[in-house]
Amino acid sequence: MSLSKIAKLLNDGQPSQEVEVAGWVRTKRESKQSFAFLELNDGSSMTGLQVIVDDAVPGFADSIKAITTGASVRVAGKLQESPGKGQRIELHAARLNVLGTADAQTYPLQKKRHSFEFLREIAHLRPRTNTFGAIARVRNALCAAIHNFFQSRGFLYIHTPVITTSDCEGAGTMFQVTTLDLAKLAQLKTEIDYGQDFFGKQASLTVSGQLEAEIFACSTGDCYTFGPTFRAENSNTTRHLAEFWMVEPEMPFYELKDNMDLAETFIRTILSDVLVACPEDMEFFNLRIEKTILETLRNIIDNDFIRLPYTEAIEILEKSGQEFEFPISWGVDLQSEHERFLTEQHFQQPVILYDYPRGIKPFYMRCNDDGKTVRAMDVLVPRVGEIIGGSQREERLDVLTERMQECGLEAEDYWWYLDLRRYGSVPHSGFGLGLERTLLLLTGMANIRDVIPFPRTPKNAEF
RNA sequence: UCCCCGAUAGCUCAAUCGGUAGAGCGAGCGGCUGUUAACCGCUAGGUUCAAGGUUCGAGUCCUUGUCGGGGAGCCA
Repeated sequence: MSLSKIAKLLNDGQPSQEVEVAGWVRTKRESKQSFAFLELNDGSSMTGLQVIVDDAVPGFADSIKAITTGASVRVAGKLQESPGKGQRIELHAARLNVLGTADAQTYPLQKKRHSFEFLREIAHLRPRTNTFGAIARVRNALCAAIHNFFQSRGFLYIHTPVITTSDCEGAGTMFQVTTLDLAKLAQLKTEIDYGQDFFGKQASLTVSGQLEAEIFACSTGDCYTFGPTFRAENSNTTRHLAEFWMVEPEMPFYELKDNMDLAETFIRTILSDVLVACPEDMEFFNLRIEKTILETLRNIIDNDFIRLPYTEAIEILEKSGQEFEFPISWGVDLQSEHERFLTEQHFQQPVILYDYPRGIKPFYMRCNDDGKTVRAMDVLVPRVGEIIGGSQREERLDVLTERMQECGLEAEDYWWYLDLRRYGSVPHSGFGLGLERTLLLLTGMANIRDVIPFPRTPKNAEF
């Protein structure tokens, strides 16, 4: 007999049905009248299956004694309607095998509340909790929704390299990749010769797949990358990771407005898909993590985003009468207090800011005719802040090289990127969505370290 | 990296002016029970983050370090 998933049995299991399940015991409620209740969870759903074991089961006494919170068991038996409250059906065991015990004296996950900080220290066990099981399922559903969104629109999934030798957009400090003997080099105290390194030049982990995605946008058409991204910034916040996952679509013939339209449809679609795919987990987040999360998501899904040029945002902030720690004026980048004011107080919904001053944005963004702004756009959402950053790309060779000089970049380092403008250049656009930030938005979780299975942050790469 | 706060039982926290280290949860044992955050009783459980200093005496005060949390910057 093959194993059934508990999620499926809870959903459509019928009384008298013979089934076999396996999983981990969450709680045992023992009766001295020769039977016990087990709550069994196999990770397929939030709710576990109630298992009734009585002394007709071979080895009953020994098994029940061996079972504690965290033990793994395999149970065969018959489903029955449950006379108790709280569940439709339950499993009456005929056979029970204890696969692995969990010493209650040392097993850290006992049946009590644990802080997220504590659970972070036992990242190898935390997926066995309600919250982290739900996060794993929601994260999976979100990834599926993302692929589905692009696949259903004919976008190609492009695998851009994780190791790169181009300093991309200068978007933050990069992790160096090397096979050079660092201990030896430290002793020699000479200039490092990267010609001797594995790739014959300095290499790093990617900070963005955008430049490579542009290659495919300008050949095979609409495409997206979706993979891990690395930033060696010493960021210690609830919204930054050294290793995070980013979705980066890139579309030829899209101008800024098309880009914003896609970004907005994209966010609303994937949020909506996850609500449909994970109703039980989302209910849990709404109940236990953030009381307004479902309402907030509904509001985002059902209403158009606000679209606001940077210049108008500055005017709103200047007229707001708010006391800001960082004074606002045209030309400075918005601080998070400003973003929060716009999304959480003034508009109380997602805001797409666009047409930013060229001085605060990278070289590849298309210059507007006013000579002052570029066709950049950021999607800001309540509670999380910036969730998407994107732009129309500069497709004019002369303007692009000029901008690179302005930003202090060497044209020869980007020869292949410039070739895209030299041969058959087209207007094109794209954006990057932070997967973990989207999960913060979706789940109401407060710390980004809790929505990725194994967080990488300064001083932390255990597991 | 900067600012603020913290580190005491397995977990979450208390400990008054510097004077014998406490509770809840969890765990163990017993009882009770178609239970479900089970319930009732009892018991065990401590190098107070580390190193140094002040003091008759330090969980408590001082210095340095490590780690954690919140905020800021960098950004997705």
